[in-house]
Amino acid sequence: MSITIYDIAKRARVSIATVSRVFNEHPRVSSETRQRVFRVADELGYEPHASAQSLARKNTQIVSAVVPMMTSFFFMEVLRGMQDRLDESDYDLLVYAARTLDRVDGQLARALQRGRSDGMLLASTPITPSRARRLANSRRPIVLVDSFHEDFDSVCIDNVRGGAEAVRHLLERGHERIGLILPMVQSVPAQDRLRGADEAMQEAGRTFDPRHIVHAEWDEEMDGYTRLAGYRAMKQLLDLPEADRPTAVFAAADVMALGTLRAAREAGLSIPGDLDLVGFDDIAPSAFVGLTTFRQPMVEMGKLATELLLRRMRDPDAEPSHTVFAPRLVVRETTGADAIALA
Amino acid sequence: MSITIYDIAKRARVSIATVSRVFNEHPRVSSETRQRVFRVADELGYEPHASAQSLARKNTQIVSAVVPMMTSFFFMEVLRGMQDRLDESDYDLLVYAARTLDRVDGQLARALQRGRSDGMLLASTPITPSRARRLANSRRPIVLVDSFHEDFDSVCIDNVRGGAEAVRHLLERGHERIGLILPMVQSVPAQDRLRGADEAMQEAGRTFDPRHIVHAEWDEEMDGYTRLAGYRAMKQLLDLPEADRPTAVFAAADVMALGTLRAAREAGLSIPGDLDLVGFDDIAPSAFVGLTTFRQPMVEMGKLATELLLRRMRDPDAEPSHTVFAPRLVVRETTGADAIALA
DNA sequence: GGCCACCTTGTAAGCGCTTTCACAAAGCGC
DNA sequence: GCGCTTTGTGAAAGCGCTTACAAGGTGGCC
Repeated sequence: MSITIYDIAKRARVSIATVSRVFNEHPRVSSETRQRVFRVADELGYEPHASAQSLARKNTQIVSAVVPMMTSFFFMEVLRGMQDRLDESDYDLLVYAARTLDRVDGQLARALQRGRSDGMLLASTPITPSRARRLANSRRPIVLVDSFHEDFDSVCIDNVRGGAEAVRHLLERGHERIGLILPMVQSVPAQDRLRGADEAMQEAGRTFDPRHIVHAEWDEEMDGYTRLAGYRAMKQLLDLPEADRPTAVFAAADVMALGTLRAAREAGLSIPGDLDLVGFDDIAPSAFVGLTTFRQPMVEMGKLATELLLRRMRDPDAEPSHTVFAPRLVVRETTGADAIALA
Repeated sequence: MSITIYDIAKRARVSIATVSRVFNEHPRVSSETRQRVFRVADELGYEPHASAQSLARKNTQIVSAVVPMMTSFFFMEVLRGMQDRLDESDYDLLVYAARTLDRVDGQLARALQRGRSDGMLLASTPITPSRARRLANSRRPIVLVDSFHEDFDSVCIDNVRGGAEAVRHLLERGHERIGLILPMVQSVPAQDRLRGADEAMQEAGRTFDPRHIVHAEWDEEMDGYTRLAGYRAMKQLLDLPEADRPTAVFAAADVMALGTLRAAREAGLSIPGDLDLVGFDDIAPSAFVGLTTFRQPMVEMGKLATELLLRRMRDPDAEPSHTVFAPRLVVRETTGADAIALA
């Protein structure tokens, strides 16, 4: 069949141990033998067998990433960051992209299977106590991205602050009636953004009109981070009597904001003007449509998470670290910025 | 350490062979033993060790996907299709996303390492003779997506036809001076789209003004499928004397078209009207900005490719199959369609 | 009762590699 | 020349599982 360490041992007149040492850059091999082994290996086209190495070494050189695929723009960027960092290491990436919410736990289980990977990156997944237990029991290095649990390393963004700043930005632009468009109530980041928004309103001595806060409907599969949900939510706001309608909307995610934008345009509103709109995330299309938003440094987050994971794999007993990035306001056309050249 | 087959064998008072049989659903195990083994395994929280299984079975239950990450919207959709199909199988997905062109071969090598995966999906990568040789030598099941080679299964789109139809669409709208914006000349799909475009022009008894054909510059890292490249190309067209300028542009990829759109808007052109624009791919943001384009069924392609791969892994000696999808014209605002409600 | 078939289980030999241990040879200081 | 460490190598025991092959037990049938 295919060439093994035995074949090259025989041909190079050494033991398999020596061949192994050569390939593992063991220092105590004379340079003549090293050369000979390499030469023979080249001739025969030898390549180590990954599973065999994994079994013997008790590690796989694989990292797995579990990501709910629903938020795919976000995911894409985070993944890019992970790849960037991994490219500089000797690890490969096993991707478990859950298409729907109810599949996340299944994917988690697969990703955690013994002998599959050496560590796990887990994105945008709320850590319930039962999940936390399972993760901890797996005794595997784990880093969370876009979610938090005190027992695990995590990399997130300050959603409360982002929500607050979004509202402040709209208040500064003179709006009194501000609408809030949110994914399903269960979403933790969205809860935080809502909390921040509330705080900012209170600071300004105001409160939200309850009719102005619209959540996407609950659905077992999706988390409400969709264009359609944003569209529907805006429709709902548009159904209010004109005098009661918000003059500005903070959509707690860009995907939703894109739908919101569409609904508003269809209704003949001009943006900005009739309606100001702020999103959150700064996914790729947001720049195209000129959406004001809060940037999450997604690539950065993926990169850092991976860095932390690699670190934790080296030192499993370190204290969990928690990094919180600050969202950065990017003002674009939907809150009155001039169109900006494509740099 | 962690529970092995030996532990549960001892506790269930059977041999390890029997335990293995139980977990592999071997028919000849009495149901009492089966139950007992399962019970013990549950109690102890046993889980088979993936690397050990791989080594013993000589297969990994892993499929790898090599994708140049440059075209990330495209990739994202294709990946989604792959995941969809894989979700219904027992395979996991190892993703090798090459950030730059010059890394593709490195990723390829990693993906092909012995004992890493059982088969490979290779996307958007031109198969040079030397690559073809390496792929063939690896004797591994391989399916190509968005590229072609007679020796391997492949799933593509009819780029020639797409290019032709794009130009026909613009000709039908009465345009005489049509511009062509393309990624770097080396891109095979783009060459085909160009060829199709040429044919359509000739059919209509016309030819392209050479000044109207703009390629992105060659770059070792990127393939020119970028917004910036589309932006620059449009700028270049805008530099022509007004009477010579194209009144319509076919950008051979949506990412580029998005940049083109931006450049045109900045120049104060109204679209449609002053300029009609057609893209290619139908990536997610295209719908948001109302770009007329040709849809590649990306999810479908990923799904089918995976299906073919699974099939080939079962039957390695089947004749290579080649599927060509037809691109579908999606008329949107940039060639005069009314804004369409978000369905 | 003897023979055969079938069912269930165990024994043991891998899968291809890493790594410990042991040992011979070589180098060092005195 | 002696004991010492250092260097280079091989033998062999795993890593955790799968899977021939063999064997014991059961029942059916003549």
